[in-house]
Amino acid sequence: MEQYSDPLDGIFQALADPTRRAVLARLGRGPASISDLAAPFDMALPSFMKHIHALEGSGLIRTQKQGRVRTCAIEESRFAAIEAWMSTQRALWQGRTDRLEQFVTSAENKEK
Amino acid sequence: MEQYSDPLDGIFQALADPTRRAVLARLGRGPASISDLAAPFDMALPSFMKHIHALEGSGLIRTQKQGRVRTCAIEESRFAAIEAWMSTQRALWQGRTDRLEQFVTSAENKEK
DNA sequence: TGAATACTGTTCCATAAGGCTAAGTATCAC
DNA sequence: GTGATACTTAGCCTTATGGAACAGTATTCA
Repeated sequence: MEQYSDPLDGIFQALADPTRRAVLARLGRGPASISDLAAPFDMALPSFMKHIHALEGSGLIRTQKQGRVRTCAIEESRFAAIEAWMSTQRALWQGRTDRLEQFVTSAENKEK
Repeated sequence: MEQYSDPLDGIFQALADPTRRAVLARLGRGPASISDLAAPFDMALPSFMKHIHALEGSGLIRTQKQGRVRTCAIEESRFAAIEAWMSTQRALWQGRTDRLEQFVTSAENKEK
Protein backbone atom coordinates (compact mmCIF):
# COMPACT_ATOMS: atom_id res chain seq x y z
CA MET A 1 0.00 0.00 0.00
CA GLU A 2 2.65 2.47 1.08
CA GLN A 3 5.33 3.33 -1.44
CA TYR A 4 7.86 5.84 -0.23
CA SER A 5 11.08 6.54 -2.07
CA ASP A 6 12.70 7.56 1.20
CA PRO A 7 11.92 5.57 4.36
CA LEU A 8 11.88 8.85 6.30
CA ASP A 9 8.75 9.87 4.38
CA GLY A 10 6.82 6.99 5.85
CA ILE A 11 8.37 7.28 9.29
CA PHE A 12 7.59 10.96 9.75
CA GLN A 13 4.20 10.50 8.13
CA ALA A 14 3.42 7.79 10.66
CA LEU A 15 4.55 10.00 13.54
CA ALA A 16 2.38 12.90 12.36
CA ASP A 17 -0.80 11.38 13.79
CA PRO A 18 -1.58 11.61 17.52
CA THR A 19 -3.34 8.23 17.57
CA ARG A 20 -0.25 6.57 16.17
CA ARG A 21 2.10 8.35 18.56
CA ALA A 22 -0.15 7.21 21.41
CA VAL A 23 0.09 3.64 20.15
CA LEU A 24 3.88 3.90 20.09
CA ALA A 25 3.86 5.27 23.63
CA ARG A 26 1.75 2.34 24.74
CA LEU A 27 3.97 -0.16 22.92
CA GLY A 28 7.00 1.42 24.53
CA ARG A 29 5.82 -0.23 27.73
CA GLY A 30 5.66 -3.62 26.04
CA PRO A 31 3.87 -5.60 23.31
CA ALA A 32 0.08 -5.65 23.08
CA SER A 33 -2.74 -7.06 20.96
CA ILE A 34 -4.73 -5.03 18.44
CA SER A 35 -7.83 -4.99 20.67
CA ASP A 36 -5.86 -3.86 23.70
CA LEU A 37 -4.25 -1.10 21.69
CA ALA A 38 -7.56 -0.03 20.16
CA ALA A 39 -9.52 0.01 23.44
CA PRO A 40 -8.67 3.58 24.53
CA PHE A 41 -9.73 5.05 21.21
CA ASP A 42 -13.26 5.98 20.21
CA MET A 43 -12.83 4.58 16.74
CA ALA A 44 -14.10 1.64 14.71
CA LEU A 45 -11.66 -1.25 14.49
CA PRO A 46 -11.12 -1.09 10.72
CA SER A 47 -10.23 2.58 11.08
CA PHE A 48 -7.83 1.77 13.87
CA MET A 49 -6.28 -0.97 11.77
CA LYS A 50 -5.26 1.63 9.22
CA HIS A 51 -3.09 3.26 11.86
CA ILE A 52 -1.53 -0.07 12.69
CA HIS A 53 -0.79 -0.63 9.02
CA ALA A 54 0.76 2.83 8.75
CA LEU A 55 3.02 2.07 11.70
CA GLU A 56 3.93 -1.36 10.38
CA GLY A 57 4.46 -0.06 6.85
CA SER A 58 6.93 2.50 8.12
CA GLY A 59 8.72 -0.20 10.13
CA LEU A 60 8.17 1.50 13.47
CA ILE A 61 6.37 -1.58 14.76
CA ARG A 62 6.28 -5.22 13.81
CA THR A 63 3.30 -7.52 14.26
CA GLN A 64 2.75 -11.23 14.46
CA LYS A 65 -0.39 -13.30 14.52
CA GLN A 66 -0.90 -16.31 16.76
CA GLY A 67 -4.31 -17.89 16.56
CA ARG A 68 -6.79 -15.09 16.21
CA VAL A 69 -4.72 -12.55 18.09
CA ARG A 70 -2.23 -10.22 16.43
CA THR A 71 0.44 -8.94 18.75
CA CYS A 72 2.24 -5.68 18.07
CA ALA A 73 5.66 -4.67 19.30
CA ILE A 74 7.77 -1.59 18.83
CA GLU A 75 10.77 -1.82 16.51
CA GLU A 76 13.25 0.28 18.43
CA SER A 77 15.94 0.01 15.77
CA ARG A 78 13.77 1.96 13.34
CA PHE A 79 14.10 5.04 15.48
CA ALA A 80 17.77 5.12 14.58
CA ALA A 81 16.75 6.50 11.19
CA ILE A 82 15.23 9.50 12.92
CA GLU A 83 18.27 9.99 15.12
CA ALA A 84 20.47 9.79 12.04
CA TRP A 85 18.49 12.48 10.26
CA MET A 86 18.56 14.65 13.36
CA SER A 87 22.31 14.42 13.71
CA THR A 88 22.83 15.15 10.02
CA GLN A 89 20.75 18.25 10.50
CA ARG A 90 22.62 19.21 13.65
CA ALA A 91 25.92 18.63 11.89
CA LEU A 92 24.92 21.25 9.34
CA TRP A 93 24.24 23.86 12.02
CA GLN A 94 27.39 22.83 13.77
CA GLY A 95 29.49 23.08 10.63
CA ARG A 96 28.02 26.48 10.00
CA THR A 97 28.79 27.59 13.54
CA ASP A 98 32.31 26.19 13.18
CA ARG A 99 32.89 28.06 9.94
CA LEU A 100 31.55 31.20 11.55
CA GLU A 101 33.82 30.69 14.52
CA GLN A 102 36.75 30.05 12.20
CA PHE A 103 35.97 33.22 10.31
CA VAL A 104 35.78 35.24 13.50
CA THR A 105 38.98 33.67 14.79
CA SER A 106 40.92 34.33 11.56
CA ALA A 107 39.52 37.86 11.53
CA GLU A 108 40.83 38.35 15.06
CA ASN A 109 44.22 37.06 13.98
CA LYS A 110 44.33 39.63 11.22
CA GLU A 111 43.51 42.29 13.77
CA LYS A 112 46.75 41.65 15.58
CA MET B 1 -4.20 27.51 7.63
CA GLU B 2 -2.75 24.79 9.80
CA GLN B 3 -4.58 23.92 12.98
CA TYR B 4 -2.98 21.13 14.99
CA SER B 5 -3.98 20.31 18.53
CA ASP B 6 -0.48 19.01 19.19
CA PRO B 7 2.50 20.89 17.73
CA LEU B 8 4.14 17.53 17.00
CA ASP B 9 1.42 16.82 14.44
CA GLY B 10 2.54 19.77 12.35
CA ILE B 11 6.24 19.18 12.93
CA PHE B 12 6.22 15.55 11.85
CA GLN B 13 3.82 16.33 9.02
CA ALA B 14 6.26 18.95 7.78
CA LEU B 15 9.17 16.52 8.00
CA ALA B 16 7.29 13.84 6.07
CA ASP B 17 7.96 15.50 2.72
CA PRO B 18 11.33 15.14 0.95
CA THR B 19 11.14 18.62 -0.56
CA ARG B 20 10.69 20.14 2.87
CA ARG B 21 13.50 18.08 4.40
CA ALA B 22 15.75 19.24 1.55
CA VAL B 23 14.83 22.84 2.31
CA LEU B 24 15.73 22.31 5.95
CA ALA B 25 19.05 20.77 4.93
CA ARG B 26 19.75 23.79 2.76
CA LEU B 27 18.77 26.21 5.51
CA GLY B 28 21.00 24.33 7.91
CA ARG B 29 23.89 25.92 6.02
CA GLY B 30 22.44 29.38 6.49
CA PRO B 31 19.46 31.64 5.60
CA ALA B 32 18.25 31.97 2.02
CA SER B 33 15.59 33.67 -0.05
CA ILE B 34 12.51 31.92 -1.40
CA SER B 35 13.83 31.99 -4.99
CA ASP B 36 17.19 30.58 -3.97
CA LEU B 37 15.50 27.81 -2.03
CA ALA B 38 13.09 27.04 -4.87
CA ALA B 39 15.73 26.99 -7.62
CA PRO B 40 16.78 23.31 -7.29
CA PHE B 41 13.20 22.06 -7.50
CA ASP B 42 11.28 21.43 -10.69
CA MET B 43 8.13 22.96 -9.30
CA ALA B 44 6.03 26.08 -9.81
CA LEU B 45 6.65 28.81 -7.25
CA PRO B 46 3.15 28.76 -5.73
CA SER B 47 3.52 25.02 -5.14
CA PHE B 48 6.88 25.56 -3.53
CA MET B 49 5.43 28.30 -1.34
CA LYS B 50 3.04 25.77 0.17
CA HIS B 51 6.03 23.85 1.46
CA ILE B 52 7.48 27.02 2.93
CA HIS B 53 4.16 27.72 4.64
CA ALA B 54 4.06 24.19 6.02
CA LEU B 55 7.54 24.63 7.45
CA GLU B 56 6.75 28.04 8.85
CA GLY B 57 3.39 26.89 10.23
CA SER B 58 5.09 24.09 12.12
CA GLY B 59 7.64 26.55 13.47
CA LEU B 60 10.62 24.74 11.96
CA ILE B 61 11.61 27.85 10.06
CA ARG B 62 10.91 31.54 10.42
CA THR B 63 10.72 34.02 7.56
CA GLN B 64 11.01 37.74 7.19
CA LYS B 65 10.36 40.03 4.28
CA GLN B 66 12.58 42.96 3.39
CA GLY B 67 11.62 44.83 0.27
CA ARG B 68 10.46 42.23 -2.21
CA VAL B 69 12.66 39.45 -0.87
CA ARG B 70 11.54 37.02 1.82
CA THR B 71 14.40 35.43 3.71
CA CYS B 72 13.98 32.08 5.44
CA ALA B 73 16.00 30.77 8.36
CA ILE B 74 15.90 27.57 10.34
CA GLU B 75 14.44 27.71 13.83
CA GLU B 76 16.80 25.35 15.61
CA SER B 77 14.96 25.56 18.90
CA ARG B 78 11.91 23.90 17.36
CA PHE B 79 13.87 20.69 16.96
CA ALA B 80 13.92 20.40 20.72
CA ALA B 81 10.29 19.28 20.55
CA ILE B 82 11.36 16.31 18.46
CA GLU B 83 14.23 15.51 20.80
CA ALA B 84 11.84 15.71 23.72
CA TRP B 85 9.44 13.27 22.14
CA MET B 86 12.29 10.94 21.27
CA SER B 87 13.61 10.89 24.81
CA THR B 88 10.15 10.32 26.25
CA GLN B 89 9.85 7.35 23.94
CA ARG B 90 13.30 6.09 24.87
CA ALA B 91 12.50 6.55 28.55
CA LEU B 92 9.60 4.14 28.10
CA TRP B 93 11.82 1.44 26.61
CA GLN B 94 14.40 2.18 29.21
CA GLY B 95 11.92 1.90 32.06
CA ARG B 96 10.71 -1.33 30.60
CA THR B 97 14.24 -2.67 30.29
CA ASP B 98 14.91 -1.59 33.85
CA ARG B 99 11.82 -3.34 35.13
CA LEU B 100 12.80 -6.43 33.15
CA GLU B 101 16.29 -6.29 34.54
CA GLN B 102 14.90 -5.85 38.01
CA PHE B 103 12.64 -8.85 37.47
CA VAL B 104 15.50 -10.99 36.22
CA THR B 105 17.70 -9.85 39.09
CA SER B 106 15.07 -10.58 41.72
CA ALA B 107 14.41 -13.93 40.06
CA GLU B 108 18.10 -14.73 40.28
CA ASN B 109 18.07 -13.79 43.94
CA LYS B 110 15.25 -16.22 44.57
CA GLU B 111 17.25 -18.90 42.79
CA LYS B 112 19.96 -18.73 45.43
C1' DT C 1 -21.34 -28.16 16.85
C1' DG C 2 -22.62 -23.53 17.81
C1' DA C 3 -21.65 -19.09 19.76
C1' DA C 4 -18.47 -15.66 20.81
C1' DT C 5 -14.10 -13.41 19.87
C1' DA C 6 -10.58 -11.09 17.17
C1' DC C 7 -9.56 -9.45 13.54
C1' DT C 8 -9.88 -8.64 8.07
C1' DG C 9 -11.66 -7.07 3.60
C1' DT C 10 -14.41 -4.03 1.02
C1' DT C 11 -16.58 0.00 -0.06
C1' DC C 12 -17.85 4.59 0.80
C1' DC C 13 -17.32 9.48 2.22
C1' DA C 14 -15.37 14.16 3.45
C1' DT C 15 -11.39 16.67 3.90
C1' DA C 16 -6.52 17.73 3.30
C1' DA C 17 -2.25 17.60 0.61
C1' DG C 18 0.41 18.64 -3.26
C1' DG C 19 0.61 19.90 -7.75
C1' DC C 20 -0.85 23.29 -11.63
C1' DT C 21 -2.02 27.96 -14.25
C1' DA C 22 -3.29 32.66 -14.43
C1' DA C 23 -3.52 36.99 -12.65
C1' DG C 24 -2.26 40.44 -9.00
C1' DT C 25 0.82 43.34 -5.95
C1' DA C 26 4.86 45.49 -4.36
C1' DT C 27 9.87 46.70 -5.03
C1' DC C 28 13.84 47.82 -7.47
C1' DA C 29 16.72 49.45 -11.46
C1' DC C 30 16.93 52.40 -15.09
C1' DG D 1 7.22 55.95 -14.92
C1' DT D 2 8.23 51.55 -17.21
C1' DG D 3 9.91 47.09 -17.10
C1' DA D 4 11.76 43.42 -14.64
C1' DT D 5 11.86 40.89 -10.33
C1' DA D 6 10.03 38.47 -6.34
C1' DC D 7 6.73 36.93 -4.46
C1' DT D 8 1.19 36.36 -3.49
C1' DT D 9 -3.54 35.27 -4.16
C1' DA D 10 -7.07 32.62 -6.12
C1' DG D 11 -9.00 28.79 -8.11
C1' DC D 12 -8.80 24.16 -10.06
C1' DC D 13 -7.52 19.24 -10.27
C1' DT D 14 -6.04 14.60 -8.57
C1' DT D 15 -4.65 11.65 -5.02
C1' DA D 16 -4.03 10.47 -0.19
C1' DT D 17 -5.74 10.32 4.52
C1' DG D 18 -8.66 9.31 8.29
C1' DG D 19 -12.95 8.20 9.44
C1' DA D 20 -17.39 5.20 8.87
C1' DA D 21 -20.46 0.91 8.04
C1' DC D 22 -21.12 -3.76 6.88
C1' DA D 23 -20.01 -8.36 5.83
C1' DG D 24 -16.62 -12.15 6.08
C1' DT D 25 -13.02 -15.41 7.99
C1' DA D 26 -10.58 -17.87 11.35
C1' DT D 27 -10.03 -19.37 16.30
C1' DT D 28 -11.41 -20.48 20.68
C1' DC D 29 -14.63 -21.82 24.24
C1' DA D 30 -18.61 -24.34 26.09
